[in-house]
Amino acid sequence: MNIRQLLSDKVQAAMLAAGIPAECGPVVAQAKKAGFGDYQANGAMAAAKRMGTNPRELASQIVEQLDRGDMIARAEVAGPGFINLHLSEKWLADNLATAGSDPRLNIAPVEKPQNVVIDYSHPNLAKEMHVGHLRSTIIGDALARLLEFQGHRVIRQNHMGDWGTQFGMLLAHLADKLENNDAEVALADLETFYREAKVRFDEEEGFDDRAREYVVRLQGGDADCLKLWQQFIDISISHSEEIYDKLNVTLKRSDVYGESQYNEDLPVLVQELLDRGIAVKDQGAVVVFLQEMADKEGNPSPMIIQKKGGGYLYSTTDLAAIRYRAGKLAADRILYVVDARQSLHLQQAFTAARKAGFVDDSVTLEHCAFGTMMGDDGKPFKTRTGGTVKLAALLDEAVERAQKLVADKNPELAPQECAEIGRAVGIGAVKYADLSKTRTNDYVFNWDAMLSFEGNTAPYLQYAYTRVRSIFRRAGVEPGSLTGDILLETPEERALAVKLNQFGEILDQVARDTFPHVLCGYLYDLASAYMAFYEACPVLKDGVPEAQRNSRLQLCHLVARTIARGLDLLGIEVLEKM
RNA sequence: GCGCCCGUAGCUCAGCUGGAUAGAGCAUCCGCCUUCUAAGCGGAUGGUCGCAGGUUCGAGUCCUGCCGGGUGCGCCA
Repeated sequence: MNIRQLLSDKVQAAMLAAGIPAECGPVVAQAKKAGFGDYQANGAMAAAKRMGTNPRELASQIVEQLDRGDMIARAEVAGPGFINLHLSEKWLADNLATAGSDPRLNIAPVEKPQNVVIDYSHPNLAKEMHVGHLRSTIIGDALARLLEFQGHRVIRQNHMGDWGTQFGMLLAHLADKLENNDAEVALADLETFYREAKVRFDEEEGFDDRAREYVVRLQGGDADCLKLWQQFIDISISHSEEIYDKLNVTLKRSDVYGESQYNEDLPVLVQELLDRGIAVKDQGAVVVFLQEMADKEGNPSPMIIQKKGGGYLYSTTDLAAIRYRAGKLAADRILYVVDARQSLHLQQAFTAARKAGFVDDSVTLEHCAFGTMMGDDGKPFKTRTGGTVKLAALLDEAVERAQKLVADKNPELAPQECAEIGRAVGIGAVKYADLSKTRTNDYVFNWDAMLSFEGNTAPYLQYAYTRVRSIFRRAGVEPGSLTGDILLETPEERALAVKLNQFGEILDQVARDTFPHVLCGYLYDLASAYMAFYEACPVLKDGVPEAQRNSRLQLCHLVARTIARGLDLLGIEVLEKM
């Protein structure tokens, strides 16, 4: 259910009935302030301006024409021409009852499911996953979960960096290790393996030639060489999978479709673009000149798709990938969860792909850009010694810190419980800290803030959930067995009911705009509304009438389910106890 | 030089298609636990929304110019 959409439709209809042109939108939004109702329609003022009439009078006419149904209890004109809309308590309660008996919480799957390709995570298999892969991985995964829940056919594409010249030195090094039978051991630490290979490449006599030889053999399709490469890739993917498991990320081996998958298509693609005159030879290289992205002087934006030596670039691979996704995968929508710094490259790839006719106009290409993770000093997040922070180490530290906090706060917990809670809280904190910030901005990584258990954090939401669960444990009531009317008598109950009913419109908004922080903000508001309710509305205490107790238990259960669902869509776990 | 992003409370951040008195959290101060987990709740303090113009009934939001920070720009990915 999408309240804002329902109200927009109603107000729009009323505006038409009042003789207002269809181009004038209803401009319905959640009310900015308590006392202005639940929602407000601001469209009357712009419409009056356009029609040259009095905005307050026009607003009154809209209100007169408004079909309130059983949804809107009151609609009143305020200020210069605002229409404040108050939802009916009966309607709110009825919808909560529906949500209560619906596994999907009264959120219907979309009517027209799309094929949505999401390109995210894409680590480089030559190296271990580091913090630079974190944002893409968890933002992309949240979007994948959400769109899937909405009923879209989500196709995850892990565009791993599994190709390129650096694999020459890695394979040469690996071949030597295999000879000594210690390949497994060496590959256990990819970072060290890479460093060793690099050192040999830079310093060891003749090694660089062997590395180059391996590149040629690899690209030439030499069977032995490919076998070696495959072995390296397999182990490397396994390392990534370990991280995905720790992170509670849904990416699987079957989602891996790395750069190497496009190898055979690259010469074909370049030749085709040359034949069609979309690409031209320039200074020995093959270039697509994009007049569509020309600068002020009219100079087209150049995109090199083949080096003068004949080698291909990531721009070539990206074009091949777009064609594959729009064509073979039949995508309606393609999301690229990629660092904001690659904005220009992606715009070029998108523009060139459209120019080449690789994607139909009906297909959207969206760069879900994200900023850089910063340290407390405001500079890119690094280790104390200035090195790259490995993801595995970062996650271990998160769990360690969380476990310590959990043990301090709740000493009665058994060590095993404490460990499990710490794991879920630590990982959740890291993910939520990232997801709750506007993804296009840089954000400051701060252990204390994300683990502080106060404010808009994962632990706060997880705690709200455990508070609900605790009530049910204490009551000894099976949540599914609850019956009876939902009563919205106090301001806290009513506010909570409105929030609960807004889950659907938030999901629609996030699915459309691909900004997960909006969902985080909603969950925080919901949890806050629950905390206020919890303080003001006793559930199990003496003197609470049976009907009220039943009603409140149902509200509690809906809160728990909504928080759990919301956090699940973000890839964050909930706990029975904290 | 050109392009893109950012600049909101001491700090970290919200502010959706322009709308009513710009909101949270942290920090600081004041209250609330023999009663459902106080990892909580209520309240107070704190802002010329980088600066200057413009558009209009109305601008944190749109336009122009500046200042400050980040990032990118033909053969790395």
